[in-house]
Amino acid sequence: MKVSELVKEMKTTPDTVRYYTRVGLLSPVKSETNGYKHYGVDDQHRLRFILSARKLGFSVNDIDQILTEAAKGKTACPLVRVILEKRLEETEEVFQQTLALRIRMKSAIGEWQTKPNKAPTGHMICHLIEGFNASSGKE
Amino acid sequence: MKVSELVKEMKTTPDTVRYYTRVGLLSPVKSETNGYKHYGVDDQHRLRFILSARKLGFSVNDIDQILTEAAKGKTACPLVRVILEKRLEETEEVFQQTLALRIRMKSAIGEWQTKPNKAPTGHMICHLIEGFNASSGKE
DNA sequence: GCTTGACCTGTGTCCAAGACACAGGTGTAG
DNA sequence: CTACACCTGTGTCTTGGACACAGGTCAAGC
Repeated sequence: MKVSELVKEMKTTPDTVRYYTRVGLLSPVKSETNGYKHYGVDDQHRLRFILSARKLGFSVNDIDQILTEAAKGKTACPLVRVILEKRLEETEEVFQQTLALRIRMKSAIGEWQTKPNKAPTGHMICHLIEGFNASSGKE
Repeated sequence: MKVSELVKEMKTTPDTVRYYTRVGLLSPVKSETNGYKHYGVDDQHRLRFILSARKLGFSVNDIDQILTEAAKGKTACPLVRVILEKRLEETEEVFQQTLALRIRMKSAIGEWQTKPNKAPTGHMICHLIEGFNASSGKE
């Protein structure tokens, strides 16, 4: 299979496949005549797995470890459980950060509606940003 | 001021300051004797502004534009309002994505608690990941 | 057979926002 | 004077692809 054929039914892009190939998760053979990379059924299978794992929040590096473990014939399951737990923690952190940022942004936009535009002064670049108090709107 | 002195009261790191310097937001002068970068009061002021803007979700590039506008003596306020509106949209998107991911992860962890570890087979690398149905737990 | 044009390919580079490694400089306590 | 802790600039690395580019492929038309 050529990269575009491999990509066809899976919901992903050629660039993504090429990236996975570059980091060694997929191992196509190079055509003698073309120079084109030829993917086999195992690659298709691995790709499907990679995409599933990515959707669950595993990093590409995580997936590499998991595949390596599985290639030895061992269960990757314990590793998978541990990693996902860790990734969940990180996602929780990102979630909280994003939540807080979103609140700050909305709060700023609201607060700015009653404020005029001003030219910068010697010690004030933008009074909107510098005058915004992140904790406003709290009480 | 040396970089560590500049950093001291602001809540940031030398690496961050060096980065802002590298991209041209700060303009220290190079000491003849040391080679050390010497930051002035204006740099301190700009840094404070940059950090405030970063905390509100502006990208470093955004801030560059805003500073450029302000350097002409014009109001950067309209620009600031427009940019923040756009960044809020993006943050909203990230927020939704992260929220959904978090749910998927938690759902997977829950679902996996009753499942055993299994060795990989010819067409199953990890039955936990491959067997996880993202829409499970919905009905 | 030949050519045109649409699409496809691999390779190389680029992105954000710093973090990290490293070799060397500085400053001070003894 | 030396030992040692800390500080500095420069250069490279990170994630997960996206994008640019020059060239190759393939079917339609003449």
